[in-house]
Amino acid sequence: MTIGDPTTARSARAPLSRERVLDVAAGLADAEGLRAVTMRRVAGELGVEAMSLYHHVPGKDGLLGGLVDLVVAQVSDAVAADPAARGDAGGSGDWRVTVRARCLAARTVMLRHPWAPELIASRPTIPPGAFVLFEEVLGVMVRGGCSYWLAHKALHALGSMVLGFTQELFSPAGGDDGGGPGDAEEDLAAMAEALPYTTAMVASEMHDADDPTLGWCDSQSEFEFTLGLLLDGLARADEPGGLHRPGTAQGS
Amino acid sequence: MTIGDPTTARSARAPLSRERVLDVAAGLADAEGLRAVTMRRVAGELGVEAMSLYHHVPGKDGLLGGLVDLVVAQVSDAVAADPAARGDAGGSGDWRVTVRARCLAARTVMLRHPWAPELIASRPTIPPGAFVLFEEVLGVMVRGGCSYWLAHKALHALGSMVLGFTQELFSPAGGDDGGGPGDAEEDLAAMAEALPYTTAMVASEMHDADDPTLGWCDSQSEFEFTLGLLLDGLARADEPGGLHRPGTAQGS
DNA sequence: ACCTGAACACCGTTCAAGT
DNA sequence: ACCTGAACACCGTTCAAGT
Repeated sequence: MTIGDPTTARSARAPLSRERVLDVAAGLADAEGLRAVTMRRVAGELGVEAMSLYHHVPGKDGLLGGLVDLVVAQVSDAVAADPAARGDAGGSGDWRVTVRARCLAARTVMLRHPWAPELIASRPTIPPGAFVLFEEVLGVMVRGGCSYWLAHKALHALGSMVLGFTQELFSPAGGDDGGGPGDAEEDLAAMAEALPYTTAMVASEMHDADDPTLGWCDSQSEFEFTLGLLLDGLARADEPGGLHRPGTAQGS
Repeated sequence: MTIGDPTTARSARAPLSRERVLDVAAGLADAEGLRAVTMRRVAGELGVEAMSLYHHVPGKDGLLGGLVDLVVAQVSDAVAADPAARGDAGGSGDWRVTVRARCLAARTVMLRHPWAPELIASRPTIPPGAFVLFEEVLGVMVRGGCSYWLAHKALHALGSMVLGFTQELFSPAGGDDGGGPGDAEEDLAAMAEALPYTTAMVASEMHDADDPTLGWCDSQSEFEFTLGLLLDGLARADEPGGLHRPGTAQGS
């Protein structure tokens, strides 16, 4: 109970504002997951009654919307803080290095707030701030020589990657140690029989782990690999020989 | 209130089972979204009291887990019903056509249940049935000549695509007709100024819509395009000249 | 065995009331 | 203006009780 004790709540005595409400809500989600973000709980963290929140946030749904805006703003900040993502690393640069840096910046924010993709998926509309990010990517690509046709495709593909790549496929065990149905060795043998290819793959990947690429790094290298694959594929698709769209050259 | 009236509920008089509970819950989610899936609400649809559900499902969390299993099972069914996805379209086939068919099959299920990606993202663990699907993809790829290294990458990339591609980026308006702040033409002008590239892209894409590719089809063509990009990129990465992994050839 | 009613602890939200 | 207490309608879940 490191976050909910009265001392912490009392130390957070300040004028109370929309920003403070959202910050506390985000911290709560970071620490205990989205389900812990409750009007009464957030208020408790602020040393205040639940109904006080309604003066700074338009209800629970508005609070969740504010959390999404906060995440989008953090992506904007991360992009602004990275020269490569801003695109001023050199005038003659490939659009791919800029877009790549932007995707990596967005991903760091998603890793900081693992609840963000789930929350964004649960919302009915795309947050306004996201359109600004899309606009910037479009600008980088079009000025870099891409067609609108390709840039549109890129937004879909990259957006789905940034939002979908948080989940770990094969996390080490399922927290099943201690209460399992018996021998771990036995379970492994059963899995080897039921899922032979999966077992072989896990063994193969573990064997190759000479350098210390654990947890975050593993998923990170998958992400960067796929990102590179997509960017190169996109660049190739927009070339004369590529699978260009049926229409004319540029747009409008 | 087409789904909740007593007649419908009464017509659903049958022995009540785990399967019936999950089917009704899925139908409720299809019709009114995940938030409508409530123990009391599901019970009401079945013409029964909320507490009766506990005899067939281990609580709300178990019900949600059952919904995930149901979606996974539907993907398995869709795969089994498609000869191309089963891989028996011909012995000499490219692994890409099989994997592609499997991804398309999975996507049709996601389109049928738009709440599925959000639900899956909200769960702490990967459903057991999903590992069987992964295993099958692994088998197709490895028998097709891919390394485990590449197949692992493919699972990440394709999984994130299937789960992340449901959201529409630029849905026609935001349901803002009628109560907006004024002229639609004025709004468009404001957007053209704030988001020039986005405006140009939308105009360009609308201009090219000669053939009747609306709604579902648009998003579908983006999905298929990205899918093709990924599959071709993956195939290229595993070739001798590609960006192969640092280790040795195969695995283990 | 399967289903139920009452009850408990929680949730978002309204509203009249305080300061 | 900002915050509060009581209240309302909902939620998941427990438990003793019905059949």
